[in-house]
Amino acid sequence: MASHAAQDARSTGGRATVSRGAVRDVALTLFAERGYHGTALSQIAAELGIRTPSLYNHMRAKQDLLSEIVLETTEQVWLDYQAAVDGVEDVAERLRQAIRTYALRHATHRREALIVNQDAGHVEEPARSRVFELRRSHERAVRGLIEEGIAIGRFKEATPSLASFGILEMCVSIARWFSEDGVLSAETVADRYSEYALRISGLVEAEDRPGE
Amino acid sequence: MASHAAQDARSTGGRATVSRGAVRDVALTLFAERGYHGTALSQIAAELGIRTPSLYNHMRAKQDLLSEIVLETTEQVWLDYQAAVDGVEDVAERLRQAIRTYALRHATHRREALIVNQDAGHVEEPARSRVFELRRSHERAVRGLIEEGIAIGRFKEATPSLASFGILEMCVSIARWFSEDGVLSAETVADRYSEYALRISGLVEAEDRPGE
DNA sequence: CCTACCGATCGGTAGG
DNA sequence: CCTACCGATCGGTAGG
Repeated sequence: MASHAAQDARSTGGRATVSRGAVRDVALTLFAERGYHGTALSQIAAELGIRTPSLYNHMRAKQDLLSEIVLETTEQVWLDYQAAVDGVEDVAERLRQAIRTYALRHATHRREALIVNQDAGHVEEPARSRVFELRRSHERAVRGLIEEGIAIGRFKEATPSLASFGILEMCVSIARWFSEDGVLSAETVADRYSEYALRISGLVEAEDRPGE
Repeated sequence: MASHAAQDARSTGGRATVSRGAVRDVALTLFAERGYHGTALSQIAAELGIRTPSLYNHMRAKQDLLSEIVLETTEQVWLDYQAAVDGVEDVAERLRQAIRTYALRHATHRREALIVNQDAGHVEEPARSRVFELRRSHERAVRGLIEEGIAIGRFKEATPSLASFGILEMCVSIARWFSEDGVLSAETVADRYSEYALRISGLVEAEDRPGE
């Protein structure tokens, strides 16, 4: 199996020219498919049409490739969350927007999501602590929305921590099967999954709420 | 960090004696923690207090350790499903029992579940095909329950395939955080998650159903 | 159960 | 970007 880059180099008879971004892109694909420890740098190099030592012109170490991917993705999840809930008053709508954004990211950044999910535990310090701190913040924030909704009678749910874990992990699953060529768009999937989040949280329909 | 087995061998001054089951148990723990490719046979041996070549008295190859764990677990999931729904008439109750069993397994067999989730893709043929065939059967069966419930007006859900994927993956998440020492028992967690499955599927409450 | 040892492959460096 | 090469470690075998 030859990559485009490797074919390009052969067909032009010239040496392949590779960028930092190209290395990262191939690493994203292979880490997502085979896992960090299941991917050899020689495979990344082959896909780019170069020899393994040449990779070191574009990176410092294999571990840096992983930790940058995982850290940047996790940071973006947290920023996405904050942007999604910013200025939204109704707590149910805040939860919907938070999960819609999270689900959408898992459809549009599948490889990143799979790597975070499979290999976050293989990230070394100091990135590792930062990654887990960010994930905890995100989970706590989502749980906080559910607890807030319960407190004001908007949601009805006995175990908010179970609900928040379940909701978030449900979204992660999107990265496993979503395809851009499928019948459902990323937006549609994100809409459905954010609806599931409200159902799991026991959203009390307007007509059932007292005083409204 | 020394294992119990390694400590036993040293404290008795004798050679460690290891069984096939002990090898499997350590493999379960380490594969679950570090992944298949992230675990070296030397680490398994060290945990047992023996040298790497001695492992081969209890196994044929590292890959067999993985494929047996993954295949047996996946087969058990399918058997569990069939036992759970057997003889249950109401489709909502069938879904509840199916998901209760699946969730319960993820709380009581955490290591197996994590390995299937992380490393099923690293299982080699012919076990690999069998594993994926079994997983597809299970997913199709759960989706079938949801579709059946929709057809008779018991559930209200626009995208049953999204619902079934989400429900199953939500259960997998249990293996990531469940602890026997936590405040919630495995049974309680399984009850809550099977309730979420019904909510995701849009269970129509009895009082809202026409003709009842 | 062990020691001794195998070829293969790993991530990474030297030097151009 | 390359060739040449490093020490370490991998899964696994031979032979006792």
